[in-house]
Amino acid sequence: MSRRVNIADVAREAGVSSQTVSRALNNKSEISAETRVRVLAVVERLGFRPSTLARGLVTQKTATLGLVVPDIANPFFSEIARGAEDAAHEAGYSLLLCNTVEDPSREIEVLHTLEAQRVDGIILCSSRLAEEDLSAMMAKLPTVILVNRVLSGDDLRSVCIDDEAGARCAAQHLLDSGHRAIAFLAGPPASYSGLNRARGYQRALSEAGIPADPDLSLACDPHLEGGYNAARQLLSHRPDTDAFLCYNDLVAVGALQACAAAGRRVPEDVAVVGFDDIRLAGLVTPPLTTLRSDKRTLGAEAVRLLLRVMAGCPASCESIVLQPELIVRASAPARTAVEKPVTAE
Amino acid sequence: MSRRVNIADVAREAGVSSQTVSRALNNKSEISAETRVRVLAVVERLGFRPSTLARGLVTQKTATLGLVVPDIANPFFSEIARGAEDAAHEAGYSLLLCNTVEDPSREIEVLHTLEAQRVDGIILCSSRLAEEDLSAMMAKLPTVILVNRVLSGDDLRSVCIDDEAGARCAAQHLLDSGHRAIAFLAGPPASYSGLNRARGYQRALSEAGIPADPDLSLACDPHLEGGYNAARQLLSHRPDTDAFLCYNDLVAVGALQACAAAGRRVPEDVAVVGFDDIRLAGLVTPPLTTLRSDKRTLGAEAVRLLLRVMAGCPASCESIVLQPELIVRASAPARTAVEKPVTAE
DNA sequence: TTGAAAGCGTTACCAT
DNA sequence: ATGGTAACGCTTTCAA
Repeated sequence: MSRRVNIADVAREAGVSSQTVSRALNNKSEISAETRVRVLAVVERLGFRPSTLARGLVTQKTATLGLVVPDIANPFFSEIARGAEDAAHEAGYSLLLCNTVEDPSREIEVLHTLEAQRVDGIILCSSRLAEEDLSAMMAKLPTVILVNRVLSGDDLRSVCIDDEAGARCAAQHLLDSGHRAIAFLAGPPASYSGLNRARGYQRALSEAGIPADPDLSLACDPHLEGGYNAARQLLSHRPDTDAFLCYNDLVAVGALQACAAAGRRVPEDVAVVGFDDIRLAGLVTPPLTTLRSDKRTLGAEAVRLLLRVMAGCPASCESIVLQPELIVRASAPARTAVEKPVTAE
Repeated sequence: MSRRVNIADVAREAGVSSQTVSRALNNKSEISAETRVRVLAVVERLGFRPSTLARGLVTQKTATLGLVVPDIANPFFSEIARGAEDAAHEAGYSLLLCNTVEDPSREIEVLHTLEAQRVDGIILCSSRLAEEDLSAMMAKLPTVILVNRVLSGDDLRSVCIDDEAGARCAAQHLLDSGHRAIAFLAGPPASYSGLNRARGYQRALSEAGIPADPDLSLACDPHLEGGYNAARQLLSHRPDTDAFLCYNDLVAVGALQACAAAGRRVPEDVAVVGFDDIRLAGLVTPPLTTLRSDKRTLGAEAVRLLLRVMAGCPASCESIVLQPELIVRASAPARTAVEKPVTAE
């Protein structure tokens, strides 16, 4: 079992010093064209792969970024990861993937791991850390970009979906369609995005001169059953409810089923709007009106911002906010109320 | 801007040599308890994180594994990734994530990258490389575990879903329910899992004494439209078709829609069986009978096998084959044909 | 139990 | 344009 070939082997074989090999590999200018060709031929022939460990040790750069997500199996984050990986690969960076499984202590642990790995930067998605812990960590870590969370009064960069604007737009759409008793199925009380969506919902109502009605807002699990239960409850307590704005598409599907179970037609009696535009949204009956956010772009932009900040770009590019797009389908059609055909997916 | 603290700083501060610090960090035995405590206190106070780069350079181990998938945004692979990350984390390993975007040259590229990163092992999912290229690469790389692909006549380890057994089981289920003209919507012609599923389908038929009918097998895109188009075509050319066995759940949903469009009732006129049990499967109308495979376990087992092989375990554990489970829902009920309630998800 | 020195594989710096 | 030497930060080996 032979030793792995290193730069000295290449140098010997090519009859040059290892510095010259290094220059050839790194496209340095101080080397003659013919030497470079000869060296690279030997590199190729021996199948030499320079160790990024050794290189990183001396350059203090690893060309590696950390990606921290609560759960890569969640489509929301796997889309972000895909976008991040695309952008990272394009820039010549590798990605170290860490799941926090929604556990703050695990989050601290993976951040320490990434620090030990000497990643050049970190994309931190939906951090569950308390503001103080997060601030404390960030001070010691390499450049961090926050996704889906902003940290107030700091020089920290973040990339977000504009949940408030999205919810406001959706609520506005429902108002424009003549709905007045619009319920909000709010998702988990501790969710940042849920809070922002609640804000957008309330703002749209107040702008329309409709007084806030606490009975119409209900927290729920962010899954189908959560939506079903919350919607059933609301339909029985407040039979005047004529629309549901939902925390996400699964909750919305639950609301659809609750309407069916309660004998209320969608969209004739009750309109339903989801959030996220997951694949399912276009396939249920009736197809869901929902807010689509481009998670892949979000991930890619996060990496690009990270690389810019790492490169020391001027403060011009501090944060990025992506606008979600309202996808109008049959569960909450536009005012003229013509059912649109299902958008093929 | 202060320099990052290193082992010498800790040593100086603790009044010992850096070797002693190293011993304290690595739980070596040759160190007194009190010295260890004192050293670790300094480590904590200074927030020292040993560089895994430097450590890896000398130990020739990085505690890092490579995970290569075609597309992390595909739920199939993000589930595998989640399982892999769980198992890796449990064993103290980090995961380097690479997407190949179904491009063989990109696959070679990422394998080279992982080699340069000196990962200790690689999980390679659904490799698209030609047998010869793959064999050639494996020889140079660290230990590789293949997921969803086996390489014949080699000492290569793999972890797979038993697609053939799954398809055979599903076909058997349809036969048991009295179906005879069972069509197979085969997915992409080049798909390994598709070929294996075709094999299981044909085997079930031949065991039942039903002659192979090439007209009833049709390749299609692995998406909803692909299933829709293929099913429509089949329903018009072969109106006697009384069941669809589908490459995956999306294709099956397409088949459902095709049946609806052709005025055929499911399951009364035509039964439909999918593959994978994605979330959508239980939510469409009628809910899909499908084969569920535990992708998360698949990923975790791949990592565990990799770690065992890396540890030089005896050949006993060469390959792992996971059996999919038939989930019977309304689109292809059991013979007695009582519609089961939707399994809440 | 502890420490000094060598070395992992590369690039930076300074000569030539 | 090329090479020698030191350095990156750690662990291993050997000596004390």
